[in-house]
Amino acid sequence: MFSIGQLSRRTGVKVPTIRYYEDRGLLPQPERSSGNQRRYGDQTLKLLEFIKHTRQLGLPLEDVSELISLQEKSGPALSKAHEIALRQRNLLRERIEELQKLEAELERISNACRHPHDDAENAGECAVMNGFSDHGACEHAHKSSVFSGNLPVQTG
Amino acid sequence: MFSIGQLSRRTGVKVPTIRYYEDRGLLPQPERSSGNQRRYGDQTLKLLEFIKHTRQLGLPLEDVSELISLQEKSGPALSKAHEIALRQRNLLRERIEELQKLEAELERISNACRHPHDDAENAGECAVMNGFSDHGACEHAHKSSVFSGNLPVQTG
DNA sequence: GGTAATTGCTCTAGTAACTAGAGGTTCAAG
DNA sequence: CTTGAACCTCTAGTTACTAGAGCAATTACC
Repeated sequence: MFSIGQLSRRTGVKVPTIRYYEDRGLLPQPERSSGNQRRYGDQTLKLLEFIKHTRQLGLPLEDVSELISLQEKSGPALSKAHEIALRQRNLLRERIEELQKLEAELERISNACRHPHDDAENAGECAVMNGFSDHGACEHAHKSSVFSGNLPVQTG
Repeated sequence: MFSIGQLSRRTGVKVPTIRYYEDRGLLPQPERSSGNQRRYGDQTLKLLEFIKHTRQLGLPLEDVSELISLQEKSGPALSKAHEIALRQRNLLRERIEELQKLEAELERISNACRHPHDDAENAGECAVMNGFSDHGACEHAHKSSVFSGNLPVQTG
């Protein structure tokens, strides 16, 4: 039995985040000390590590939730887990391709500016600004939905 | 002079998003019709396309804002634009590497499950769930901050 | 056993970059 | 002149947290 701070230190998940997961129903309501403080056992530790790992893989909490409820089941239910893994992998694959195109474009943009910036002579024509403006110059590497979607951003 | 709906159709930026950009100060307050409806000219169209492009490159609105205010300037101020481009490129580079590692791990996880799922015999041992659980099996490809950071998620 | 520092509690509000909806007004077509 | 689409403002919701207020409990040390 350990406190929320200890659980946090052992897993690397921040204290408010643990409470947030509890709110969201991903973690069960833990036992409490006589003074109403949360007390955890090894089971919750393992569960939290599972959550952490799946989050690092980019799964949204909704999917994580589903995986948790799938953990007790067996048989056909598990194909759902497989599907989640596959879907996430394909998502990553697409995302990587798009990011690579964007990277190439940014490289082009930042390489375009070669003259010294404090040289007032031709600074007004700095190609970086033009590069940002000029969508036509990129080979339509990106569509409108490049950054949209299901890869959650974990802040902190 | 065209309406917000037309501006939206021409740029592919949604109407509420245009209003949001105006609120945030990225777009200037436009002229209004006699009935208080927004009326835009080609200048705003170009500016909105600029914003759209930089957003697709993953720049946060704060940086976009800065680039806009930089557009009138010249000389040393432009090195800031260059810096923004470079920073974003490096960010993308790191992100791509991390995502590639994650993809490899997800591939390993989803390939681990080879047996038919409706075969109740051994379904209980489906390796997908184990894969999600087992962080140790991945070569520490990802740290805690894999998905954190400055690559904004554009929802929609 | 007393006291101070640390950790914990709940609750609210804030973050990015929008999206969705309520409830009402204006515009363009027929 | 009427209808329906598009527009207006404003508020609240989204995801996955983070930060802070104001207070209670626990732990460390003497």
